[in-house]
Amino acid sequence: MKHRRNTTATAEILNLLSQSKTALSHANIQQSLDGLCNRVTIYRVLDRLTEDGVVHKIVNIDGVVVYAICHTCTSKEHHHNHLHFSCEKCHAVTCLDNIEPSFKLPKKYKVNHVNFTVSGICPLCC
Amino acid sequence: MKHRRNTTATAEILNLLSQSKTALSHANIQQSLDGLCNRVTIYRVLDRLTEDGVVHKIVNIDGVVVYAICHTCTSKEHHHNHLHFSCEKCHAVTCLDNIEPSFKLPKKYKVNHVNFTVSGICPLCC
DNA sequence: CTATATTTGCAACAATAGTGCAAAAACAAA
DNA sequence: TTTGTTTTTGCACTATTGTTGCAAATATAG
Ligand SMILES: [Mn+2]
Ligand SMILES: [Mn+2]
Ligand SMILES: [Zn+2]
Ligand SMILES: [Zn+2]
Repeated sequence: MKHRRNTTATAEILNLLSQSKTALSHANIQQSLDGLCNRVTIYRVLDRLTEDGVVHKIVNIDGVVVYAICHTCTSKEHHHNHLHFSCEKCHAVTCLDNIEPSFKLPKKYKVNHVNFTVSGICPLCC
Repeated sequence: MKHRRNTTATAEILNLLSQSKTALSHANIQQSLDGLCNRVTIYRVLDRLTEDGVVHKIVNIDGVVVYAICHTCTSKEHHHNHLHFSCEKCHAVTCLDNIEPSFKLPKKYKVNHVNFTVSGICPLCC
């Protein structure tokens, strides 16, 4: 693995994601950082964090990409089978780390990644 | 519901989607139609078909939007809980209409839509 | 055939993401 | 602390995908 440097951009983005109870989009992060770094840097930092398994990337039900800290992953064992809930009212995207949908595929299929997203109204909005 | 007219663009796009065993992207359709109509028209036809519940829109695991004929839907009862498989080799996106992942959410959540996509290697490529 | 509502094409716009490259910054070794 | 190397950053540009306003064309009901 490539050596990573400790920069303010990375530290701040990681800080934001760590503090947040919900997954964050590039736009969310850019707004919060308020000019701390260039928008391209945010893309690149997020790519690196994803590559290193520090965060995971979620393609939301509406196609918007959001990022969230990996809670249950180790650097060797990645495990992103959990459900994501996207609130249609407050637009929060939440990792439901302990809810893992079950399904059975014919074994001719080899599964590498999953993306499970449901949308609706979250407990805070209902 | 608004009245729909029978145009060549709509007929051809519907034909493509009906014939296809896999879900098609706007780009796929544009290529197949080979100039039959403007690219904006394709977007608009797909929007109308989706609105009318003739096709359903799938946000693939990589964020690319694809469309597929609704097989199990009636105009009043829509039901898109099935799994979608996205092959990393041949890039085919397939509706697995009879595979419906099961999951249990705390009942404080109200679910309106779901999107279940898995990627890997399909039976044809393995 | 005519009147009307829908559909289309075009050109322009908008939003989001990716690239090449030179400058800046981080870090390790001296 | 200084130096040398590699990573990271900002900038300007490009790419991709989808949307909009509007006038012209077309489908359909009567
Ligand atoms: Mn998650
Ligand atoms: Mn489907
Ligand atoms: Zn909410
Ligand atoms: Zn395949």
